[in-house]
Amino acid sequence: MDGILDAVAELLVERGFDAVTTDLIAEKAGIPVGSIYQFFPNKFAIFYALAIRYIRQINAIASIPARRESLDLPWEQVVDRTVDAEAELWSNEKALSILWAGVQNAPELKAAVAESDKKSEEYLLTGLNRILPNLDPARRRLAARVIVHMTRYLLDLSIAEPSEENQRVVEELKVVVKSYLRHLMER
Amino acid sequence: MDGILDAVAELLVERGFDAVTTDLIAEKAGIPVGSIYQFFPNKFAIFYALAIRYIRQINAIASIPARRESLDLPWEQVVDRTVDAEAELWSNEKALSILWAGVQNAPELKAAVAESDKKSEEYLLTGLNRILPNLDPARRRLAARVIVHMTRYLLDLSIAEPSEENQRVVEELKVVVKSYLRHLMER
Amino acid sequence: MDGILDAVAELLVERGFDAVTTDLIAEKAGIPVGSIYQFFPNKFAIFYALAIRYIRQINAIASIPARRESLDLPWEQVVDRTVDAEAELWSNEKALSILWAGVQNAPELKAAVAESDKKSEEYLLTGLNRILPNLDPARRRLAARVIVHMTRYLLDLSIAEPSEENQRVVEELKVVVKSYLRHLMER
Amino acid sequence: MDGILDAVAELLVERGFDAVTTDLIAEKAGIPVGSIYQFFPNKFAIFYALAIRYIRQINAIASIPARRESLDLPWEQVVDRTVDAEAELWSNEKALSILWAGVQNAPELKAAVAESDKKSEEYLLTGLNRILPNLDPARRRLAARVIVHMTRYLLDLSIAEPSEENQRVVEELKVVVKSYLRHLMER
DNA sequence: CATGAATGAGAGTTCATTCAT
DNA sequence: AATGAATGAACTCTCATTCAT
Repeated sequence: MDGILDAVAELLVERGFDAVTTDLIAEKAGIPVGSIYQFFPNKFAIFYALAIRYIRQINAIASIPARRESLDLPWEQVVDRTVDAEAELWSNEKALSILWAGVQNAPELKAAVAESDKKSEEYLLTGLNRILPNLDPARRRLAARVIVHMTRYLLDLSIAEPSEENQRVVEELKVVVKSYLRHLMER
Repeated sequence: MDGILDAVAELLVERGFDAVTTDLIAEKAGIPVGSIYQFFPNKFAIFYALAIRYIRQINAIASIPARRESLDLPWEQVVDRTVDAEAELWSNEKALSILWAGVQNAPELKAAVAESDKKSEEYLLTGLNRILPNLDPARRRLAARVIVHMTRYLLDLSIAEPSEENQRVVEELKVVVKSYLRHLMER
Repeated sequence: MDGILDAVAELLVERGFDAVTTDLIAEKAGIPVGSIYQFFPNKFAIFYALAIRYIRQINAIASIPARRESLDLPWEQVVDRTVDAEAELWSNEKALSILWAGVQNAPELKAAVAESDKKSEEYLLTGLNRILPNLDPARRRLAARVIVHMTRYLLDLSIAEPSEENQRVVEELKVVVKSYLRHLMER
Repeated sequence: MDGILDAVAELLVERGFDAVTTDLIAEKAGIPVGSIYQFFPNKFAIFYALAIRYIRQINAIASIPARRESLDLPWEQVVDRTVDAEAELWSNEKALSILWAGVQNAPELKAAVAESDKKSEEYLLTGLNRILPNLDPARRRLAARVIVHMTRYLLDLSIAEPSEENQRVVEELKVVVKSYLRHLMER
């Protein structure tokens, strides 16, 4: 079952979203087509499962600001770690951006992504509560939302090869986030 | 010809990328299928033409910071106007984000979008030259790149209904951009 | 009208039978598509008219053995002249073999070709009457038929470039015809 | 797979080359359209495979003059047997001439037919070596070529019903070939 | 359970012919 | 009479899903 998801991820990168047929998946996974339907009710369910697998990884990264171990670190370092981790994920998993774009019009998956975003926001909020205790709670929530979405724009860049140029963009993103948070602290 | 593009834009929103068939386009546009091929060599060319139409609108917005009339305005106001204009476009044109995602695997279109991004960066750079004259040119270029991409993440939000909540996100984005620019000025 | 037929003949050679569309014919002939239908009721009629034009040329060649002027020549020379003339036609008019093959399944044209063949046989028979006066009339008719069909096999060869090799085949064909006729004389 | 070829051969005769659609093939063969593509990559490949099947039969007939058993027979009888066998093939397989004409514009198939012709010439040459040992080798090769092509003109006749008249033409063809060979022997 | 050949609806595209201008 | 955009039936080919083995 995980072999099927691996096969799909590889095919996504090698051939593109539309070229991923069930026959190709079966061949890459080394199983007969029929067997796919033992694990998944239909083709979309495979993409969905792969998306969920990625969402789990994203959630793990998003949880960094909320972890106990982050309490001992200066907040700037927490920002760096989180952004670096997410940047690494998107640039390692090229299938991620292809999948995200390809299933654009799947309401079921949209909901799952939205839910994951919410969770990421919650995690970040936990961190913000600590460094922005005096900010209006609604504003704090908004800040979390904006930072989470902003960070995710890395998606577009990760499609390109992980170049020195892109690394510099990641560094600059950290500057953006930190200058924004400092701005909020000063109020 | 423009009627065909309008039909595609509507279908994209109503039915999603994969459901846009040539028969459906023809029906929506009120013409026979064959007539589509008088204007476009194949189905992809229609999506491409629609993308170019959107790119033209994006370029028009991106040019705001480089316009002569912006010289007389405080830079904060230029940021506001540019972000507001782009936010309006993405939230009015729901087809835009669906199209952008749907043609992910089309190298030809990828190139067109990348070129448009470059142009947006150039426009913004013209504005940055004025307010960040002492910054290292390479860093200035990087800042332009990051701001352009960051702003474009509005794409994701625009899919959702244009709600009060989303409007608040747009306002906060302006804050992010401005605090980032102020940070660069202080160096 | 003749311009249309010329256009078709050229297209046949340049692009092949299936690629000859009415739009292409119009373009090559320098007239609007609609005008084609002033001269011809449908596309097939164009091919038919071109075929008739070729048939006329074939008939002219086939008439050589029946012409008054051939009476003064030794029969061997008449054979040479006739075969040479037909060989020249097929090798100059490449469209001929393509057209002949392409309209294979058109009963109307089949009949026209069969009628032309009959005429060619009649012409040849006139010549044979002179040199084979003692042969059974039915056999004479058969000989005419075989020689006419045999000569037409040059069609296949003429598709190839008019090479030295092909010229040698033409020469040998004359030998075949003459040795056959001599055989009939000896009986 | 052979059922598909049989279906095509029947359709070729019943409806003509252009009317052979994939839907019709499937219906005649009693299988769904999709199944055709399990055996053949595209429609042309079906025609090609059928052509190859016929070419094999032609090659088998063409090999007669080169077979060991033909050594014991008077050469006239070898001519008779070969011509009769090929005449039988063309008159039994009406699809053959339609196919040969219909794929005129397919270079791949042209090459296959040309190769088969070459092979036929080689076989015949083996026989000619025996009965025309003193003839210039180049001339012998030319004779083989002419006889092979000449015999193939039976194609035209096979389209017509196998009548008594056509049988008489076949008999006369043998006379032509034999008188030509005798002529070459006498030199 | 495991297999992979079978299925056929539906996709994109073409083009001879028409007819309003 | 001249034009060429409009028409839509018909073509080839694909592929998610099923089910007899």
